[in-house]
Amino acid sequence: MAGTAAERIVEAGRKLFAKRGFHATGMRDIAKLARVSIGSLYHHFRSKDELFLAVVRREFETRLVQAKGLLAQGLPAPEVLRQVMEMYLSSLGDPDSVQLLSRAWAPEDPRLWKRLGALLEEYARAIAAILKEAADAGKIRPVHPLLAAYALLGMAGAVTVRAAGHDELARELREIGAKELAEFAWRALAPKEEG
Amino acid sequence: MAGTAAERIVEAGRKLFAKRGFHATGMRDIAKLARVSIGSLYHHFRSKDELFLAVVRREFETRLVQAKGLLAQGLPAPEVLRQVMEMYLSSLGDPDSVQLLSRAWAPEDPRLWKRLGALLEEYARAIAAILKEAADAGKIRPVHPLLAAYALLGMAGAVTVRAAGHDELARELREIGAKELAEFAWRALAPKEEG
Amino acid sequence: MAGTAAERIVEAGRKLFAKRGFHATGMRDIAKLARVSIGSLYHHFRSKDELFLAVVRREFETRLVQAKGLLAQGLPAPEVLRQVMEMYLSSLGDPDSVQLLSRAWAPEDPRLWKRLGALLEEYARAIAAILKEAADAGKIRPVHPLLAAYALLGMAGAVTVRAAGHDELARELREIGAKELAEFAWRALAPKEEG
Amino acid sequence: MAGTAAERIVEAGRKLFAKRGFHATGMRDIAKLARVSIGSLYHHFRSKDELFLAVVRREFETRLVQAKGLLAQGLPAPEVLRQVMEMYLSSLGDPDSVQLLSRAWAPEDPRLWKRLGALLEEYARAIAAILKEAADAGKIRPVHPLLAAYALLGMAGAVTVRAAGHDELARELREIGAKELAEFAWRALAPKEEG
DNA sequence: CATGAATGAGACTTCATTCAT
DNA sequence: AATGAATGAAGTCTCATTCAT
Repeated sequence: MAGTAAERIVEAGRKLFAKRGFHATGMRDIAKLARVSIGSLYHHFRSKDELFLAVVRREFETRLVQAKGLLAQGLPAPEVLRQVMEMYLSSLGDPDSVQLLSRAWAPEDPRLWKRLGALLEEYARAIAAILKEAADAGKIRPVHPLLAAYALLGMAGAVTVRAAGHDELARELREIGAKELAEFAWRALAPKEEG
Repeated sequence: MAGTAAERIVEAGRKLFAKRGFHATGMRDIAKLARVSIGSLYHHFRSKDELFLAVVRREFETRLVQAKGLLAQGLPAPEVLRQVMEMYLSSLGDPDSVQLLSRAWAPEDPRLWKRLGALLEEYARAIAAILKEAADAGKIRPVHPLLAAYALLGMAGAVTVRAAGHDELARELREIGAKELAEFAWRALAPKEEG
Repeated sequence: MAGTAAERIVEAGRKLFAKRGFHATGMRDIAKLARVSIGSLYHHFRSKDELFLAVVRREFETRLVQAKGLLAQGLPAPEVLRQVMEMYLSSLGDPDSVQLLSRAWAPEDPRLWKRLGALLEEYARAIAAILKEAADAGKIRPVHPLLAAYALLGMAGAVTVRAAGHDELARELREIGAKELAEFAWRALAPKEEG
Repeated sequence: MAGTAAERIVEAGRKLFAKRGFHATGMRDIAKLARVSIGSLYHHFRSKDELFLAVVRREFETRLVQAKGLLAQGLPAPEVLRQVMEMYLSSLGDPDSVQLLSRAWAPEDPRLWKRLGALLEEYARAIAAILKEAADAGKIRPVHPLLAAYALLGMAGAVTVRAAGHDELARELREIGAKELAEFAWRALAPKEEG
């Protein structure tokens, strides 16, 4: 809860944007939760859009660091996929994170579409790079890397959002989701078996 | 553009919600496009939320009819999957449709979360029913039907949204997306080959 | 609940105007409670103002009949006063009545001021006539009849409105209010005692 | 007309609410008269209800100060009553005040009933305290203090509202009302004469 | 006499943002 | 750096009333 004013603001924005959405969250709410005056909030972030982007950007960067880390570890192909899948599902430990990322797919405000799309693409390209390298090494079958990246993110995202609910199915998905998705992805990407 | 007032309103809502999003679309805009007074608009739909839900519901129902139609046709398994995939991508012919469906995944307003989630789930269950029947008949491998349904919808949705853009990658995805996704899905779901 | 459409409308208006006030009661609400269409409602009453006045007028007329009845009975002076007082307090058996009459004192809508004032004045003049006759007969002291009438109505009204509440004081006022007010009024109006 | 923004707002609200009533007065009108922006108005008062209550509360507080001042002066009993009566009638010098207070008896909006009733009760209790002290000292006859307070306020209010009109009777009441009401009240409350 | 879809001005309120202190 | 009063456009929604059927 402590930290510099800017840090507290981003954290407060993350919480509220995730819980209530972009429009239902007011700058006043953020300022209050961050224990900062409205004036101070605007001193640190030029506008609400800018703050929202900063929040989402930080969220993506956390994932990018994880994703890029996988490149450097030289794990076996199915394992890499499994971890890519887990990345999303593990975020269930922090429900804010799930909501926040899901908002990047279909941002409410037209002004944010392009900029959020760019953040998402940057993330997808990092996944695509992993896939391309794996394909070149023959560890997975040749695929269109970006298309596959979007497909993987989409499938993981959809299941993860559903798993964030509070009913029986959600509980079940949280339990078996990671394993099933990894199987799903591995079968989709496994190199063609030679006869 | 003709039709009853209620029809014109839903159609106008569909266009504007898809193009601008929920909050950026005003009731006045919808009324004007539908050539209806504000009063008439509220005579037919109790609130903006209700109108939005009616719009999305109609969108989902169109898909549900298609999806249920597939059950009755007795097509071969890979073909069924291909068509499930195509359903999403074909909607690129009507860009409004894509945006609208993508909004159902992460609705902006918290009040809409539960109700849109229910619509989405109904759709997913219809897909799941198809998958379960196929699995029982040995045409695809045994999977958790709903999880697989969400995964398929998520993967198709992610690629489709990206394909709705205006850059080179979008053009490429529109060209090869359907085929690649069908391949992707079929490999993920194909029955285990026997020795 | 039965009766002609017009009767059902006035009765519904009485209930709703009393419970919710003039502005918080919509013509739709009245139509629904009276089981009449909006169109029919406007067939019977030209406007909301007109309906409200009809409702209040009927309420006052009930009282006027009672008040005029007293004139014809030749009761002793203190008894007449007592009954004038009781008239108000007895209306507690029908809480709608209390609220409705109290609204006549300070009508919300400026358009209604003059017309409601006239209804109230008509009622006050009936009371004043009783007082004048009693004064002429030496049964009460000489007073300005209309002023005294307003004073009596005001005092009875204030206590009655307060007695319509749901707390301990209200219960107490309902119990002793009539007797105390009668005593109050009688002392204020009793003829001067001679030496 | 000068003063802080909040003061100008309350004063403008007082004028308009008194002249036009609660619903016929728009927030825009108040803002304009107070030479304040709508935003500023809402910066100082959370809602129209809140502003109205603030206006009425200030009105009552003015009277409370006067009423409590009487307690400390040790005037003779009939004089105290006379002044209690005059308090209301003197407000005719400021017609806004009359209308405003009369609105407290039967507020238009149900949401305001409880809160305005509480303000009125507070005022009545101050009057009741005066009466009780007088009764204990044998200066007036023993009465139920709150009942008597409501009765006095009701009688004074009714006459005062009528006296605020523009016809002949109103002129007459303004002339003789104070004296007659004082007489009325004194007779009602005078201690029982001993034989 | 009855119906209810249609009207549209106007109500209250929100909220990102600015700027003098 | 910080503050918070002030701004005003724009939002959703209500409601008495009309009129073609």
